[in-house]
Amino acid sequence: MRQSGYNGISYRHVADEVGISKATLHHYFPTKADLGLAVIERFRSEILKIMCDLHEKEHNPLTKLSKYLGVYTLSLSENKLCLCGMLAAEHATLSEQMQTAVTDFFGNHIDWLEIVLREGLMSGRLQFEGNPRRHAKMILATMQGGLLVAKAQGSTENLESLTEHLLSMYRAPHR
Amino acid sequence: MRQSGYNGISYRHVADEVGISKATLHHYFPTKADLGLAVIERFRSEILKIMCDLHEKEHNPLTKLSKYLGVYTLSLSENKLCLCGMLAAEHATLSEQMQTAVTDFFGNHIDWLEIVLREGLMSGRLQFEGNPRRHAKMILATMQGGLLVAKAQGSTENLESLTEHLLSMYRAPHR
DNA sequence: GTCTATAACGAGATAGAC
DNA sequence: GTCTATCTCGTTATAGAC
Repeated sequence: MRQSGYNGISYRHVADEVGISKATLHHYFPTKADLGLAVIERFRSEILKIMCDLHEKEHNPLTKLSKYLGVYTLSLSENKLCLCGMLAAEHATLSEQMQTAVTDFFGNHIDWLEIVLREGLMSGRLQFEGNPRRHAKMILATMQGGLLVAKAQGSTENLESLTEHLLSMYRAPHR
Repeated sequence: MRQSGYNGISYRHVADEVGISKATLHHYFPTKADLGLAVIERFRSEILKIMCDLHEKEHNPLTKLSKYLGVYTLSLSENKLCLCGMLAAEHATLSEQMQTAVTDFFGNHIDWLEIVLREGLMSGRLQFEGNPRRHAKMILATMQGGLLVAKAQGSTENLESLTEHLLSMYRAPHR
């Protein structure tokens, strides 16, 4: 799904990949929407895990932000996109539950980024003007779009450059 | 295609929508990749027309940028996404020709934005630091991602807010 | 639980009449 | 050029044996 999208994969694809029969796959996920939803939720929890870990293990908001942005480049280097960015493009063809899960996923990112931006502002590690939540939304949008455009351009470098550019906009000058 | 994506539409969908038979559609576009390519090229030329018109009719780079950004919100308000943003998500499933067309489409945007940013810098209407092409890439990424996230969030307002935020970052203070 | 077999349907694509 | 009819294949999904 992170290579071909929801409408680009089938029970046959997945069954062959996993090494089971289509029927067995249906046993666990009766409909394709069930399968799709499960994949989203697993992906979402993986990303949530990363974001929680960053909160626990990193105390420098700039480092947190940098590592968050790094996940996108890592993803592209493995020839995978952000599942939810792709599903947003296929939005009209998704079940209601899948649509809701995608919405929630983006909400999680915006919430997390807003916290990091606020921390950065208070600790003086990050520097920017205006509403932190607005900036959080912009960072998310930029990375989601950047990932897709970089994929189309066949260039990981483009995404690294974008990441660095974004980071430089928020990095506070050394005290 | 701008609602459901390339893998979300079929000859049946299109034929019914247009009011012709599937066979007639195949007469003009033998394979689905032919159809897809034609749709991209038409979309690309429509957008190129808009960008050329802006160069001819608007002399204020800030206005050019603002009107360019406005196209995204207009698109979303009609429940349509950017065809090429969607196709980037389906990249792995596209024919080589379609992939190239998508790449070119993004190239056109980056080229156009770079010119506008350079004009803005020289005329003093726009203000920013660093490489104009880098900023062009970031603006494209932000709007492409912003469009998809706004679609998933079901919020045109989010995109308008993002547009205004972006514009405020580049608008030079009044002289 | 996992499989083979198959149903029911829609997909992309073609043949050939008009 | 446009159509009806058809082909072949892949799809989602189910039935039922083991």
